[in-house]
Amino acid sequence: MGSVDAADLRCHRGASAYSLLPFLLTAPVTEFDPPTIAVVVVPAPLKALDYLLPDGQPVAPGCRVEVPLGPRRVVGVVWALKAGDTSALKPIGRVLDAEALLPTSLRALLEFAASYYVTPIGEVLRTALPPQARATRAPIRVATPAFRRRDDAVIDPSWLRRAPRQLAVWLALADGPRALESLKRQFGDTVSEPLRALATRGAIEACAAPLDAVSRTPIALNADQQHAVAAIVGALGGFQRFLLEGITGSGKTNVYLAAAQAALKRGQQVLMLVPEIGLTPQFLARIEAALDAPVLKLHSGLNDGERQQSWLGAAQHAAQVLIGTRSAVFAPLPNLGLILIDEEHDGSYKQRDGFRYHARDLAIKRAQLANCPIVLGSATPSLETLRAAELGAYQRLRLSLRATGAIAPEIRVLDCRALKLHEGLSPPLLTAIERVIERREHAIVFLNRRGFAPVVLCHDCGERIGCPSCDATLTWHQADARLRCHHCGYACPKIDHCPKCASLNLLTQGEGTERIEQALQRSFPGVPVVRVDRDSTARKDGLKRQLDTLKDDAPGILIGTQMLAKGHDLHRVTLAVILNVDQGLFSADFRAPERLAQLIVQVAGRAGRGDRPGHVLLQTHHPQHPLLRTLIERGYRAYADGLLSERRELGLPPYAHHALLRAEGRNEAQVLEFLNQLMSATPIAPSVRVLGPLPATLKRRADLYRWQWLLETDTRTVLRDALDALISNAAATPRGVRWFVDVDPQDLS
DNA sequence: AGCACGCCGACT
DNA sequence: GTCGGCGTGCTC
Repeated sequence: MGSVDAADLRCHRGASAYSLLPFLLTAPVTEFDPPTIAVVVVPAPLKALDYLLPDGQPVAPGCRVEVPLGPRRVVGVVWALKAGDTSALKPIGRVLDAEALLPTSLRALLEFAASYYVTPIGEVLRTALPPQARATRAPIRVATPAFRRRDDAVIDPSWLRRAPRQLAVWLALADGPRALESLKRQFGDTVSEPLRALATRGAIEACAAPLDAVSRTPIALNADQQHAVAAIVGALGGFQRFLLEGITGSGKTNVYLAAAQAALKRGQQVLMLVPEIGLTPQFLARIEAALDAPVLKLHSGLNDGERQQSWLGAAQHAAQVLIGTRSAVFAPLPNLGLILIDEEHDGSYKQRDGFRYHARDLAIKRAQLANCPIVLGSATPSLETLRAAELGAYQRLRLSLRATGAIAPEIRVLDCRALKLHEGLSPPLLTAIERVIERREHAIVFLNRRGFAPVVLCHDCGERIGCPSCDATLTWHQADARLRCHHCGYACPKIDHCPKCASLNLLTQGEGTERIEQALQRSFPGVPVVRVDRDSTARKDGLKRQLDTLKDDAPGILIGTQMLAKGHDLHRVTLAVILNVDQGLFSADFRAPERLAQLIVQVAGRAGRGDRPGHVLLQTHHPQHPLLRTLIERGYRAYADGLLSERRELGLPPYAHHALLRAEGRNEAQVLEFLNQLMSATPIAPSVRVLGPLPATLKRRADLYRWQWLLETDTRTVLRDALDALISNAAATPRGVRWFVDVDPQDLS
């Protein structure tokens, strides 16, 4: 390989020299020379770097090493070994791992991600490695998977008699080794203290997790579920994609569990991805109870130590389950045998800043690289997935509701045209809630707008009070008497006169969750009203405490944003109301109708579980809207088919592929000049449709002007080529301008 | 990402 | 006269 061009190395913030000579995806031709060079990836926005391999010291690819990088020493991962000119190379330093920490299939995935999302491989590695694995100092402490009695243990009964917890643990180990996770489930997290004491006295020792800890308790399955499980289990050991369709209550989780058991019994690892908000304690408890196997967790709520423990636990070859959110797709699972993705349509799988990857899409690639099946579960599959299924990429598995005996809730539109609205609530809506209260049941009201009112308006001059840093109005929050911008951090105390005409005649306009909460409290005095949104649940455990105020045998009302649609078991809810349906029907975002239907179906799943039938009411000014009619009369599948043919006609995803070239900066002219100059200076194939410059939905946000070009193609390779060309052309970014590429953007905002 | 090198304001 | 602001450049 020749010398590296300096321009090749230069990296501007968001994107650029994304590397990379693919090492793993396209295996290099046979090398006859012994390797002298280690190709190392460091967790910084850089391409792979070459280091001198000290002879006589073999290093396996996938191991971490300490390497000099400029003036400092950092931890990197050996990606590959090769032969070549070693002059001007610095030598690698300490080797930190005896065995590969990142399995080959994971390194191949990271390489794929770097190329697909035109991101430097080092930045991809940075998101994949937990902070402690990147530290030079802290030695990696291997998680202790299990404990057993020592054969040579000498027990003094009088000692154990005075230590009841140690005695209990000692007795629990009578039948052989027990996984730490299993002991924690039995004795609580503090079991580590008696364990440490027993180990110090030489009574017990750490050992590998026993495979026979896997539960043999069969999971009860109905006919649909059995069929689905049989198909998935039959595919273990090879790459195959499944789409598991079934609404809430149809028993998707049991299918996941039974399939996971089968993979565990083969001695393999299972990766389960869940949306950010879906990883509730109830859900975890259910999984752990059903699978008596180590269940590792990886999500944003963990501290560094816990994260490290799960991550390292996953790196071990023991059969186990890892449940995590988006970034868990990068967990090291050397023995991966099955991937499960719950609620695959959920938007939280797409990272929205920095390295903008889609965990679902990468999980599919990972399954292919690990040669294992992947199951995408959803009641409302994304149009991308439905289109791929149409093309035969997926084996479809359907769960019908009937089989579980639950009753499908009825969805109805509530025509609020010409009706007098009380704080956005129509009289028939209040009547419906009143009936629920009379029956001592619960109602749930959705509105995806927090605060009291989204607009404060001057009644005399028409001025709307705006954010000083954004093109947006300030939202009035009554709870803490402040005006807040929902797009930046700005907040200010109550304003009593118009900033433009000094009039004292200010009005709040529109409704947020706080206002609805207040209106419901007034309409139904004595009935508990619980608000669930980002503001009300800011403090820890706030949500749980609030939900506890609703009693099973007493009426109650919940009001909240999308947060309320997922996770928590609201078994007493028999009426669900969606207030801002029209917003989803008439949004400028072409994905809004898809998301609206997903919300409606999800909410329907929350209403009337078990023996009580549920109702869903959609308050709208457009009761005859064809989209609503299709969804209600013919269901999500017909609705999705309609949206798909619309997208096909308009040439929108999934029938085309999108990428955005975005730039932002304080000086709008400079931002535009940069974007337009880059676009005109870059030769782009005529098969790439380019559209721009387009202002972002909020043109100015947090004092930054944001503009973008949209690139649209029919084939991914063409899109990739165009993005590569743009990146290699953008060497000189003017100061004050930041730019980046968003591949498969979820919104054009 | 870090971290050094490099030219312009208020202070031991 | 120095300490230090963060703008620009570089990392095998």
